[in-house]
Amino acid sequence: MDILAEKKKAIFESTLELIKENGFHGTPMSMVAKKACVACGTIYHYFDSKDTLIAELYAYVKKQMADAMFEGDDEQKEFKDRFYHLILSHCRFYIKHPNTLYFIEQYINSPYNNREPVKDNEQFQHRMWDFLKQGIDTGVLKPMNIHLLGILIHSHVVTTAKLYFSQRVKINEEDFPNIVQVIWDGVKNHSD
Amino acid sequence: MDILAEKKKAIFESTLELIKENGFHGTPMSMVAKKACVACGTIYHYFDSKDTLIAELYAYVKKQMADAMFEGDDEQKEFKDRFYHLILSHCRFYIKHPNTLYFIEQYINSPYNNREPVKDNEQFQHRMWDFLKQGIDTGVLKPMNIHLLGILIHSHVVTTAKLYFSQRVKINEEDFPNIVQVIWDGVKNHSD
Amino acid sequence: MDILAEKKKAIFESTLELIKENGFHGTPMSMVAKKACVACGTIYHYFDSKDTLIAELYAYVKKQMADAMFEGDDEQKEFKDRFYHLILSHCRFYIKHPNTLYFIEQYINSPYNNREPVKDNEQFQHRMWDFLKQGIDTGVLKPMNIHLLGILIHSHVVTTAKLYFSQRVKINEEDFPNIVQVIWDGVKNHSD
Amino acid sequence: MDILAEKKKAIFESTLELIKENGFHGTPMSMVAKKACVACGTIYHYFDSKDTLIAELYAYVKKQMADAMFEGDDEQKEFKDRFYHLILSHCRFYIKHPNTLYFIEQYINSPYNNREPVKDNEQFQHRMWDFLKQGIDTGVLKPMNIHLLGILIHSHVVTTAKLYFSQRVKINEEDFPNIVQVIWDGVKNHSD
DNA sequence: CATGAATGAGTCTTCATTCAT
DNA sequence: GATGAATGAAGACTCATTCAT
Repeated sequence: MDILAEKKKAIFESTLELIKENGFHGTPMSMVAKKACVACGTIYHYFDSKDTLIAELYAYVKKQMADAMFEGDDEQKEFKDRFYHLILSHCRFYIKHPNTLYFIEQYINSPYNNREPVKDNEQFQHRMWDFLKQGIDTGVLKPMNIHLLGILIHSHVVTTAKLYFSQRVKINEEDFPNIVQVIWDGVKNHSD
Repeated sequence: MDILAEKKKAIFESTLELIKENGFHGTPMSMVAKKACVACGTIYHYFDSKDTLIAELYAYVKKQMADAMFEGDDEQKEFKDRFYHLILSHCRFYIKHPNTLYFIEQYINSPYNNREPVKDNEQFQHRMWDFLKQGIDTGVLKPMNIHLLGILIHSHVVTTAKLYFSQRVKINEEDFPNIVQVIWDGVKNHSD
Repeated sequence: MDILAEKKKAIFESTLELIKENGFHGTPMSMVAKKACVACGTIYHYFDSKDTLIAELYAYVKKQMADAMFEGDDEQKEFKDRFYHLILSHCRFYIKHPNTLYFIEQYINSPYNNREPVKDNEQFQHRMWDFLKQGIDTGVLKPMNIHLLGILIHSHVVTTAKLYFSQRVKINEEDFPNIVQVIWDGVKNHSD
Repeated sequence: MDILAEKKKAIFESTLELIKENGFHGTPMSMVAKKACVACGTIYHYFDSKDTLIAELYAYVKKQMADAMFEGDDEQKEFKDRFYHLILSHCRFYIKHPNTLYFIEQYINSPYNNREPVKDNEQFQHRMWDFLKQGIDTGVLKPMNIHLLGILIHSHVVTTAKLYFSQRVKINEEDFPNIVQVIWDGVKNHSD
């Protein structure tokens, strides 16, 4: 799980970058091999097929994302602060890893998505759901289906990150809190 | 602009459905031809290439969407009512046209997007921007960049529509107003 | 044989020019049609197929060439003078009609050549052969097979004309007599 | 440079034969692959495209020709003898390799010629030019542009070889010296 | 384990030809 | 006669995958 892992990682990273650049079918295995400095056949020692490679890559980046997101989360803090922290961490992760951002977006919207349901690393999701549930239970968040809530929030984050890289609307990191406020105002419970 | 248009439309609709099903590269021209009941070569009378076909298809559905969204908009009504109407119309359009929904999402997140910049039908966007600007100017909406605002709202709509078709979170049309409320609460001006 | 002929001629000339430019298979019928300002199907009123068109075109230019070559030939003159005149006329014809030159060369060296043996306008050849035979009989030319002689001479002419248009060896019309002298010295009877 | 070269050679030879038979566009890559006993895609490991294959094939046969032509050339011998030897060697080469003869003729007269100017093996030409220059300098040949001279001579050779294979004029190897005499008499200096 | 040459099914695209108007 | 939209077989080329070394 060392030298092997290194080679696997090289394949992952190469794939990630190439797919961002050229899309799934603009990225032949031979190109991945070249960029990762391995032989074509070597890839097939680690992955059964291109589909598998991509599915595993999805799980790989998903885990990285989860790790980054909850880093620095302090359960002692107030809910709103934790919310802002989590959202901003998430945004910043995407901004630091645009390859991941674009790969995930392509993946989710492609037929790959429902093909080989590599068990999604649910841990990330569960932790998020727990957090949201707590917000609802304590009356801070609107009482809603937490899955729905989670997805709406995530979509907000992704949109923000994509905007950051877009040409048309120029935003920078200082604008993030304002943008987070939109989703916070959206989900928080106004009944008080 | 009749029989011709019909053939072109048949090609469009076939492509739309097939791409939703199989993605861009899971949809060979021969398959489009078959479904549209034309010969392979016929497609090339109407479109220079597969890329062109897809780019024009994007413009085609974009226009349909714009038309549907603003139908029934009544400028006399209160801003909030108009807002709800527009968002709900938009959601319902996607729900009536899932092929369009998935095609657009795939298109936007694919390298096609920045390839042949078929002049986006900006009219749709401009009308939306005018509407949002009015909301800001009258103090109903948060003072923000209208482009940013527009995209956040649209992303919310798309997420909602996708959720409608997803297996994991089961929502139906009755839930829509609650979901719209999230975005409304998010963008409205709370300073009052 | 008038309006029709005009259309036929337009097709001929268009084909000639396009083939010079792009070669046989770089010249689709649709392109010929466009250049000749007729519909695609119209060509098929005049010619059974592309092969036929090309074969007939070959006969067409061959005849033009024969006409040009013997124009101004004076049977009263000395043999050598007539020889020079014929050869130079031939060279000049090719120089005035480069499309014809390149078309013929392509045709002769292509599989079209032995496909549909449109009866070559032998008249041209016969007249040449008679001329050469007379030269041999009177002892002015080397005693050789006249077909062989004719082809060697023609090849000399074609090479000269092609050289005229080539970039590498720059010759002009003043050089022609010297070049003709080479072939004349080659075929004339030295026994005297 | 062994097994690889063999496969490349097989592709070359197959292409050569098929093109002679069917011409450039009568020879699909699939046919070449079949005859060379390789897969379609294999050809693309060795050549970027059909154009490249043909251009490289041209260089390949050109080199073979040059090698054959100067074999047995003896600089000690008299100029005229060397001239006859070279010309006859050249003729015999074409007669031994009709595929090459017809391929070259087709190539030169096709639009391929000026497409990818694979550096012509100039060595062959230079050696010929040196030889001709020597003939002019020593007063044996007519004082002419050596490029022009070279091309006229080559054209004579090609015409002879083509005649050998033609149906209409039946010549055989015994006739060659007489035919060579025509070009020799044409280019030699008569001033003496 | 690693290599990368070889495979060949499958893709986009072209174009000679037809035929309803 | 003239048109040009429609046809579909065929071609160049790609690329996921295999396997002998």
